[in-house]
Amino acid sequence: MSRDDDCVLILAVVRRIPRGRVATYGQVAAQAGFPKRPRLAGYALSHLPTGHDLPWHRVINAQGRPSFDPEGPAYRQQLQRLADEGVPNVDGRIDLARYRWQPQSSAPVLD
DNA sequence: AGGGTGACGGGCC
DNA sequence: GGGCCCGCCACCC
Repeated sequence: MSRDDDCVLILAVVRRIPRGRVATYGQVAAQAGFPKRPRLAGYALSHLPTGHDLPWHRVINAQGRPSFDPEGPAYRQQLQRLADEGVPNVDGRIDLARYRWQPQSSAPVLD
């Protein structure tokens, strides 16, 4: 019950992040059923097969930044992709309070 | 078997 | 705000 199985669950959550929104690693992991294990989300995303169609760029860290070397290309590419779909950043930081994905199914309101 | 390494995060100072 | 430390745990020597 590890590795591939867990990754599938993580990636399934990433796939649901809508355009124009972002989610943190911790958020994705928790939603996939792995609270307190943000690194699992990081692991899953770091081993994506080439040619995948997952919106990997919509996953950022809890500080609201891409978890890449700010000097490297991946960092800028992620920001670029987000900007292209309407998620702005100020100096590489995204306003999580405003753009965080809030799945409606996380806390069903019943009465 | 043991130590190091992450696309992390929270707590502290 | 920023930096450090530590918990976390799958993986890879």
